Amino acid sequence: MSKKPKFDRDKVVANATKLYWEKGYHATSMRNLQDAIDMRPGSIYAEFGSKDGVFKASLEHYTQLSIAQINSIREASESPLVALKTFVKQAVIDTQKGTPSCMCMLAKTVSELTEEQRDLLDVAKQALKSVENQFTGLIIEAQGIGEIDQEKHASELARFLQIQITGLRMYIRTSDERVPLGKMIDELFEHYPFKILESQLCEVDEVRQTEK
Amino acid sequence: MSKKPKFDRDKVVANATKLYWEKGYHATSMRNLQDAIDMRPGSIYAEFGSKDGVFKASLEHYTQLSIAQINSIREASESPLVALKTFVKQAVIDTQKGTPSCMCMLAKTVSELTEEQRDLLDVAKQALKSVENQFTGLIIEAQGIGEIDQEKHASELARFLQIQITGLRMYIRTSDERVPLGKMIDELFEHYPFKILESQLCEVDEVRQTEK
DNA sequence: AATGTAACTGAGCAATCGTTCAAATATATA
DNA sequence: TATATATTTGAACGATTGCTCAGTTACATT
Repeated sequence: MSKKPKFDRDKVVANATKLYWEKGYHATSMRNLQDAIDMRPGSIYAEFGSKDGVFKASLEHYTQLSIAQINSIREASESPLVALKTFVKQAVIDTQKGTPSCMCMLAKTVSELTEEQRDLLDVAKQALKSVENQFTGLIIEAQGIGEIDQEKHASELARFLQIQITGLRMYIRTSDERVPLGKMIDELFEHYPFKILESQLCEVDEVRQTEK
Repeated sequence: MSKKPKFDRDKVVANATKLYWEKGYHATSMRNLQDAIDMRPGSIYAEFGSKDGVFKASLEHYTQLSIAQINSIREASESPLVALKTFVKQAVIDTQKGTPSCMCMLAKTVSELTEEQRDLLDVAKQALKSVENQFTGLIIEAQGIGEIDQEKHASELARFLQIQITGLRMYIRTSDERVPLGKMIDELFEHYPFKILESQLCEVDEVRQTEK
């Protein structure tokens, strides 16, 4: 039943995401979008319905990419805690080269939009919560193998991470000077609240041994 | 030489700030602005020159207000460290009721604008740096009276504070649940990097005594 | 009261906004 | 090759954008 070669939807959404990520929702016009994704208005509206529709598709694309990245890093890492740290470093440091904005697109969107765009705002909020839940998963996994103190609440640690990542990325954007990001992230994981005291480490090891 | 009653510039800029703070730069139209500040286009352009001019005046107004607030809190506080903590709590917790956006207007601006608005972007960046320098001043003062470890770099602690405030305010905006902000801010100041070990506290006291 | 001028007004400009849709095009099927 | 239909095109719509400026108003000075 398919009749035409059609456009490559993935590539189109990727390009739209790039533009929206860089310029934000309001500063991106449909004309900008037409150029960026090489489609004419009629085709865009047939596929996405509206400017908001394209933006929503971009938010979903970005979210899917982020979660896939976390999973990919987890698989390539020796442990869940190492994976977390790798992801943070990637999100904060590597993102400065090659990405349209050093901000997280979801955070940038939540910062920009108001109640006038309730739907899009909720999509972005929910997406950030999904990413946070991925963190929680990794933290629980880390607690399971004694890499993180069992006493701490995994969801609180995940929230802590979100706050640190967002704060750092925003700070980078405000600052022209060079900031010792690697060191700061190392300290995040070496000190409160991820730090495990030596005594606690022993207890955890004992527990793991008795469990087996 | 003055001929007309003229408008109350302070009140006008305050109202403009309120609107820009809520909706952001791009989503605020000159028509919105005209209504908010009760001025007609001709008068606005005579006074501010352009939409950017009004926005710049708003950024400067907001900055001046922020720094005045820090100084005011310092004068009302028993110590510089208490002042810092009070300001953080005010910026993070109290701002949720009564302000146009729970984001910092300067951070929100830096997040939204791109190179296309270089001038405004630089104004916002510089303003954030000014606030950070106020933090640094308070921290140095706190170090002078032994409230904060002298070994730590004041500018690094100030940067740390900026990152925490920004991260927290952004997180609040993304989250619909209630977050234990008071507890989290308390922990900020009780643990790394503001914590002073008991032993260090004694040393500092000794130094202060020998200095006198 | 008459005059000069600083301050304000708002209709309206060109440009751009998000969006529509009749016409053109390209492919699958007959 | 002819027909049917899925897909794309881009001119153009009404609304809105940032902004201008000739005309009006309100006050200080004479």
